[in-house]
Amino acid sequence: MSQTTFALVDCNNFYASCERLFRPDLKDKPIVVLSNNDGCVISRSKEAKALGIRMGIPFFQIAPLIKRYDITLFSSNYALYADMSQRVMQTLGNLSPRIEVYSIDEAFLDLSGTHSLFDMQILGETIQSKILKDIGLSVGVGIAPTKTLAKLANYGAKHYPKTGGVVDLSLKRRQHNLMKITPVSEVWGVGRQLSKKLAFMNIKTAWDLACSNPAEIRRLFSVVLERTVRELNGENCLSLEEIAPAKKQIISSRSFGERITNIESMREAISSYASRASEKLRAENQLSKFMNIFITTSQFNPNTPYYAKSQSVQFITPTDDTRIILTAANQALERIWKDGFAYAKAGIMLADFSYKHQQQLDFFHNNPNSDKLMKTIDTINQKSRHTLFFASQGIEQHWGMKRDYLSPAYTTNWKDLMSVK
DNA sequence: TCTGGGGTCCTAGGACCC
DNA sequence: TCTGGGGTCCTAGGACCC
Repeated sequence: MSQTTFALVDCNNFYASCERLFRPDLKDKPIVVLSNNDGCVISRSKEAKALGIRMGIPFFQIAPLIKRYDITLFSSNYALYADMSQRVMQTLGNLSPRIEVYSIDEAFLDLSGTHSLFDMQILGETIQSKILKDIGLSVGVGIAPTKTLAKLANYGAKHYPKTGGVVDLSLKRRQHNLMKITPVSEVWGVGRQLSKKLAFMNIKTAWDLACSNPAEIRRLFSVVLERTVRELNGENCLSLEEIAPAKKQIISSRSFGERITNIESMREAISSYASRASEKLRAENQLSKFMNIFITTSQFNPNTPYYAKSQSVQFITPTDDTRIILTAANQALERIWKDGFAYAKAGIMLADFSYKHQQQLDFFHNNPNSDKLMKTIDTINQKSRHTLFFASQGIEQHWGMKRDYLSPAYTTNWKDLMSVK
């Protein structure tokens, strides 16, 4: 039986790198990409990291640094990142037939079987240079017999510049060496809480964790961490998932650009989120039976009164019809709305899905046959976003997202196409 | 003044059933 | 006076990921 080999390829500073791709003047300059509403930092160029700007830090806390170090800001531009991501994944797909797109900026490749033909290190470098040449983004590549070890290899590739961004952990000896110098908190699946608990047990490095007793770990923690221990020892517990499993829930929620104090604006917001969630649901070819909406004031400001409430709705017949979901959402809103608060965020969750073509109809159900209308709306909006929308979503949307530093949609909008002088 | 959004999985505990 | 045990389902909460 041949040994499995996974590669984890992930883009360096993905959002910041995407922005810089279209702004060559920003080469070697600090760049920061902000979350929705320009709330906090979610991506930093190497230079911004060097200035000590932490991931997730609220924007206002670093505002003084912006001028001092001439940092360029960007509001997040997901249309751009999603498009760049697709290009990266397509290139990777051409290099390896078996690929799992794990997130917007990383993918696992199954290289099993190829390692008798190629030197893994060279294969990794080939992947790296191909992405750089074709798309202009730099990636790190980690290669190893299990996904968890491939993640670890990738961490090594990023953390140690001498590796050139490619680390091959096919050999046990190399796995052990890297694990011995890697803090356990860097292991995939070990977060802050687990690190703290593990530290009490004197498990401080990835190596310590790999050497612990899996049964004991299961008893004290969970089956998830047990798998991690096994994976660190080269035992495959996680397989490549080429086809994304069906979603179990869909959430559409957002903080507001400015606080909402009247129910009319909240109706617009809830309607917009409900509409967006329904769209996502239809794209999944699923029907939903359960809906939950929530509204909340800021959880950070202790000086303003706090109020948070949610309301669930069960649909008698599973649905994907925006009109039905929208109506239910607004009725639910009436029940939880309270005047006199400054709301900061709201959202909707759809769950309890069934496949559309396996629909169980109610005996008394008169099929509204809304398919055609919804399909038409979706088709038009896919070509040009937000062309058709429901009146209850509002037109002005004063509460909408704050995006003061938005870059053009270079690759997805004709009018934002770059021109060469 | 200003703190993202969208997911998954696991576990413990309660309700309920036989 | 004596008050089982095992199974399932659901939910809330916690932990993790990017």
